[in-house]
Amino acid sequence: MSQQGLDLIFERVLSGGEVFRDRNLLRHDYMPATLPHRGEQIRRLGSVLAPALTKDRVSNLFAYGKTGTGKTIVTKFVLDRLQRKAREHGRALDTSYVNCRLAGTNYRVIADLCRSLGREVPFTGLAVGELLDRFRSALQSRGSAFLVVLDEIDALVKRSEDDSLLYELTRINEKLTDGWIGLIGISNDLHFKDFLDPRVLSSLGEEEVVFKPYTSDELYDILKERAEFAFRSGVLDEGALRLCAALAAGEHGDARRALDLLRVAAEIAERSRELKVEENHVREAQQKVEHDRVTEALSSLPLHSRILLISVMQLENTRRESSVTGDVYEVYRELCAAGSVEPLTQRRVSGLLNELDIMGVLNARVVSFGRYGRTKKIRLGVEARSVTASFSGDEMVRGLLSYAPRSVLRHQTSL
DNA sequence: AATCCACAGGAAGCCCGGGAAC
DNA sequence: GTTCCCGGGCTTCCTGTGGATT
Repeated sequence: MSQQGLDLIFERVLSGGEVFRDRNLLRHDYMPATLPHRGEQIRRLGSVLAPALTKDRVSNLFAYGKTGTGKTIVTKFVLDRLQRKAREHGRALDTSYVNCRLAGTNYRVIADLCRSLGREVPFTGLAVGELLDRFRSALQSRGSAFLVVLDEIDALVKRSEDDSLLYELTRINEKLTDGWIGLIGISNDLHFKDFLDPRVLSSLGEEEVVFKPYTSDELYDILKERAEFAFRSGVLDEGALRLCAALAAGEHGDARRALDLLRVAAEIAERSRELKVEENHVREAQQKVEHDRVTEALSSLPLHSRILLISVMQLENTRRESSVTGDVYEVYRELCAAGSVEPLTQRRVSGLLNELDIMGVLNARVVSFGRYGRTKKIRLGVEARSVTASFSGDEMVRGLLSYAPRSVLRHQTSL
């Protein structure tokens, strides 16, 4: 590309481009002034949390619904308004938002909470109990209302099976003479409640708010509202908008997905210098979004998962059927030997296969062959060439991509 | 009805690297 | 320094199981 060409691109962006007026409006963490089709949830949350304004303790609250149904944004929205109101009237009200999955562990969640109360704590090294004590004393000395949002709270429970942190948090008010905390748990796993300690559940679930998936029409409204200010007028084709809504509704009524589609479609149109965003751009965007997801997933895989994935791919190459755990493990060992890597145990490999399944890189499902045992049938969940493309830059496994496994294959199966 | 395969997947515990407290 | 704790990745050992075969 010529230097003038590059300059032109920069200029174009500086002038706002011909498509976007403000692309930030299409980011899913953008907080719009209104949230269409979520009035009911907003009112529910608002009425449950309102007592916090008068320093009265509020009921704990549990919000659930699938990804992209607005749980997080509605909660943030309500808390934001609540806090504004509190400030207006000079009331003390603290809030904190923690994403449990991103935080990852009990320790880091509680450490985050301490910090948001202005209590600095080391990011590791202390006993969790010690942290809880510090948290408690911070609350006590502050003596105010403290609303805590625990987003993706299911990650906290499933991982360790140890819900003692949640238990402690729900009990914490009992030991406070001054100040209290209110918990707002958010989960996109509907039956995560089943794993919960009943004592925790009864406390956390004092109130429940359900977020249903958006319908295609509702998604349309959401997109429409944002698009109005995100795009220059006349740029966005009505059909393209409808298609974004319909595609996302087909997923899980996922607003996040809808916004991504629209943004990417517009970027594609912009890059190809077209002045209108149309349906073909949306379709292209859908492929790109999917492709990006896969590339992203593949590029972050650790060594043994990569070898496993290659094993599955090799098996699929040498015969057309899906493979079972034993076969995959055999090929895996062979590849490890070829690459001078110490192989993991089958137990561990089984776990890794499950992880890859959850990521969508593999499809694994448990089947029984009666007399011939119970196992998992495993297929590649992405295209083989994506794997090849993604791993060919990896020194460690590049050689294995063309390695032909000689392992024996067992019973012929079909899925 | 009993057997038995080829694993699934739970439980416990090891080891390591991180760090705090004393 | 020593001693403590935490979490992640792993192994070892184990019990459980759907359904074809006996």
